[in-house]
Amino acid sequence: MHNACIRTAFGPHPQVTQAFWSCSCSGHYSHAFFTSASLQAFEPNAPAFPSPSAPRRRVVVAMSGGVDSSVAAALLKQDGHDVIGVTLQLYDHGEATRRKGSCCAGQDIHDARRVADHLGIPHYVLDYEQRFRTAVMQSFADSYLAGETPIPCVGCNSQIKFKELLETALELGADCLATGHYIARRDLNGVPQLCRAADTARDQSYFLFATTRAQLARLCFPLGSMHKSEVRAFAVKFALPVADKPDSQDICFVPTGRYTDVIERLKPGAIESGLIVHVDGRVLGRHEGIVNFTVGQRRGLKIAATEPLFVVRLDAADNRVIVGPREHLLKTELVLRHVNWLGDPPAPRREATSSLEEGQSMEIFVRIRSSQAPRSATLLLASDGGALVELHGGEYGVAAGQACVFYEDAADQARVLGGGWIAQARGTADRETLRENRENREKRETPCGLPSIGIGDAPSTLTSALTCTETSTSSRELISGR
RNA sequence: UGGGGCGUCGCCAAGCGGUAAGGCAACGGAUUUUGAUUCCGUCAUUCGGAGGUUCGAUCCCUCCCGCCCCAG
Repeated sequence: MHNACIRTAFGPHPQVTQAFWSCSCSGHYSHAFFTSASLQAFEPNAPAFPSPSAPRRRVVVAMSGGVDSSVAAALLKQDGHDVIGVTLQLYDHGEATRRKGSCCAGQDIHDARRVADHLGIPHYVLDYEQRFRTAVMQSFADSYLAGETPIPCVGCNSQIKFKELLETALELGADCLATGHYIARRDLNGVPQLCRAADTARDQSYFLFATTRAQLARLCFPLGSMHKSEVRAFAVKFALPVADKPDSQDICFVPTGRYTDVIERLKPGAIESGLIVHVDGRVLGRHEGIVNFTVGQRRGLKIAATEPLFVVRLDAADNRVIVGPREHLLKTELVLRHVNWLGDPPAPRREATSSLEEGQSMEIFVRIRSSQAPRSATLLLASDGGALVELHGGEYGVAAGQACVFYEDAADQARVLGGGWIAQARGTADRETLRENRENREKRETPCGLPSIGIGDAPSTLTSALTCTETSTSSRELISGR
């Protein structure tokens, strides 16, 4: 019976026994299945485990039903580890599309089970729908309604896979959790480091910046040193049932391709039409909800002008989409919140610091979107966990809610230092607007300075960025993510 | 009602006698394990309508329709 299987794998545990699960222990694994060639090919890329001295480990593999995690499981099994496949049921597409029997999640779970069967490893399905809905989908909808542009994959990794699933795996006796992410873990002097994947085109470090050091210590990424073509080749060599399965793309919980459908379902009636306003003040048209837009977006505005217009800002308070020419998208300064550090952060600014001391700023490399090479920047860390990033040369189309990920250098396999969520992006055009606004009301209001985060005699560009904000929200609040 | 001007793709707009540029928008595709951007492709057998001149008219002429400005 299945309960016996679960006890064999994990021992009794309330989280598992209460979860919806299935098991596929019937398959028989044959060591002859793996050739010596594949073994040799894998060994140089062997993942770093929490304790390399103990070669055989119990590893839970998060199996999505796709090629990558399937190959990860196969490689670990080949390496002689005690591999347990786990697939998370995160959403129900049947419910989402209101059609019975059309459940892509179900198909993926089925695929994962077939792979586990093929490999002869136990496989369990855990029902994480409720926590996924709360931790990922709800905040996804909230973020869009607040005029931001969320990255649900980051929260799914840090809050679901590397938190809930990892905790469950550890409690159940596993030594570590493995995934099919294209990300490398390298241990330096016994300290695990997160590094960009060897396949820079597939590198997923952008989506993993929120991983904590404690999580990383228990994570394993078998694909970090491989290229996608190698992974596909292994899938064929292992004769995995998913060897020819297309790569997944887009947001996993958006079955229709329109993410606004999900928002409408989670927050009925929250999407409202409003005005499209040019940065010069002209009302140019109407929109069917700010959730349909993101900063930097050009298509879909349905406004014929003499030049291309881009979404410059989303005003959630007034339900307005602010549009303008491309130059208004150039941003040079990012205010970050909830910064996570995997490397060593610079010394934070202390309050009442009278001058900028050496070491308080840090020259780093950052990415503000997943498909981009790291570019140079200067980082200032606030004492309250926020940070300010000065982008050398600026960047177009930076949206609040996106991530800014820190790298040690621009090398292909650079170390990931950490990252934060973009709370606000500012550029030259914003500073001009700020100055005009300030001049218009200087007789009525006093400037909102920021002595509390110890700016002191910071470089002028950074000082000006933190001197005043366009809205009533102070920079201190923004920098701390309030 | 007189006088003047203008009507070219959904919007803007070039062409002013030789067989319809371009921009914007839209649509399709490529790219992409977030949203975008970007790139590629498609998009007026026809120039407000009807006649006329001409080998040939969006371009010249006549009338009609519509809009704008000025004057009553």
